[in-house]
Amino acid sequence: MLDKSSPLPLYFQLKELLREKIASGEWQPGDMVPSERELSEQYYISRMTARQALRELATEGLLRREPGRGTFVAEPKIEHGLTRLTGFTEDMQARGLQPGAKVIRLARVSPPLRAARALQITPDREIVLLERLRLAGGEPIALETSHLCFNGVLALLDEDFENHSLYHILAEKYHITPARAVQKIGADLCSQREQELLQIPEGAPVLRNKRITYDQWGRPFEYTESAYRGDRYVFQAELSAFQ
Amino acid sequence: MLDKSSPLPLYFQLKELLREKIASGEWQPGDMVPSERELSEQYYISRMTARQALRELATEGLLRREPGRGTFVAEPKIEHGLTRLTGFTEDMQARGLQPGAKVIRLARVSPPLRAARALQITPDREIVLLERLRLAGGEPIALETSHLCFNGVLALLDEDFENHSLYHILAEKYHITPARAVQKIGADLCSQREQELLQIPEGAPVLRNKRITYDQWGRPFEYTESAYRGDRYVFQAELSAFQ
DNA sequence: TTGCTATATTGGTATAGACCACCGAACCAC
DNA sequence: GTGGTTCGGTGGTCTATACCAATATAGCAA
Repeated sequence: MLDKSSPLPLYFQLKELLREKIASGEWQPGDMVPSERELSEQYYISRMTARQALRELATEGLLRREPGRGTFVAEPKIEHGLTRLTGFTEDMQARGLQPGAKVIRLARVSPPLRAARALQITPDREIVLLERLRLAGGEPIALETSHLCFNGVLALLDEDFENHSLYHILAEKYHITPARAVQKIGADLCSQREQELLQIPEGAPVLRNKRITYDQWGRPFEYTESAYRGDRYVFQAELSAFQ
Repeated sequence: MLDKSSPLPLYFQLKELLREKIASGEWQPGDMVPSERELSEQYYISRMTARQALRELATEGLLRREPGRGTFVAEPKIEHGLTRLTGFTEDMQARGLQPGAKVIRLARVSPPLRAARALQITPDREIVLLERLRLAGGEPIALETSHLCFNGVLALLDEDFENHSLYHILAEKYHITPARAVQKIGADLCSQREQELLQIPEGAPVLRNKRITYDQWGRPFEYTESAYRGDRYVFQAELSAFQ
């Protein structure tokens, strides 16, 4: 099973092998995996080598170890949410909801000061403002206001943002790939405008999200302010003590 | 230097010792720390034991290891600070604020159903409930309700949570290190109890956070529900398109 | 000066063996 | 039935040893 002549370390080969068993579904969450001693006999390696593979998979969150009981396949990780950079469209699809968008405003404007600062430009530059009501299953979920700035950004004024994801358009036509983003998430009461557009009661809570998105070269190209309905949306985040 | 008769593992004692040298500034970022072989001779332990201490400190980000060169004190991280798993205390310190806590309730209870599910235990298990009002600069910022469950958790009932961070106590006395956490963050209106404790107006928005924290073996040991003042607190997150 | 080589040191991998605390189940005595 | 004990299995810790690849340095040769 393991190739002792390979340049890849044995514990690494074993990790990949176990990872595959979990990914393929052969081992289900909660199942007990073979003990260190079993693995060492089965693959003709020492217990410490098997141990290293199990230990590292446990710190990665794939396995859960219990002294005196055994090692178990962990509950699956949350794939989406705050750790992976996704747009609203992918986000909703991951939750099994039908995403939609209604363009409220698409215009050439001068950026407000906080957008200019986020995009690292002077306020006299012309940028594209895109305001969309985001839907899931036909219901309004969020109001997104995006400030976009890159070379040739004005061509965006002719795009169709109701039937295509912003990030898809940027990737396919403009070769801009979102690579990194910084978000600030807070709670607030909705404004009157948001109340009407989102069809929520007066004084209802909203999640406010301010995001700066950077492209593959580390340049900021998008600054977006969003208001999500507090009763219909939660952010999910997976945190790690390491890295 | 190390106490071989102590119940604390030798590698753990060595970790604390090295951690102290870094925290005190005796070792500066970039400094080379003694090699595995030096440490094993100096403290009369085997190389593998010294190795375990260095390895774990490296995965925690305090040390940087370079094959063929040595082990060095890592530069303090800035970029990844936003996705790092921290408690309220470290969180506030990172923002330059003086953290504080007022214990509202510390008791032995049966877990509510959603806490039992999060902690992967049956609802008849006894756990420790810790409710704290979290302060920053003397002002109330959040109400935190933690459900704690691990072997010997009841000893927590005698701890002082007003002057010590929960995660510090867990690490130093119980050898439990938070390694991973999953959070759900939403917006809501405050309850009457929260309104009074947080000293905010009626109907004010709060950020609700539900967190499951896993230890170094991947076992859930803490389920915490928090309500943060919407006017004083934002979550920050850094997203990546990769991995 | 430049480039090579030998050497010592470093962390990385791997083995074999030992003892411990903890858990669960089977068993036994009351 | 209840409450112990025993026992086998598990992960956690620790030692001692060995070899490897990468690195830095000192010394030597062109």
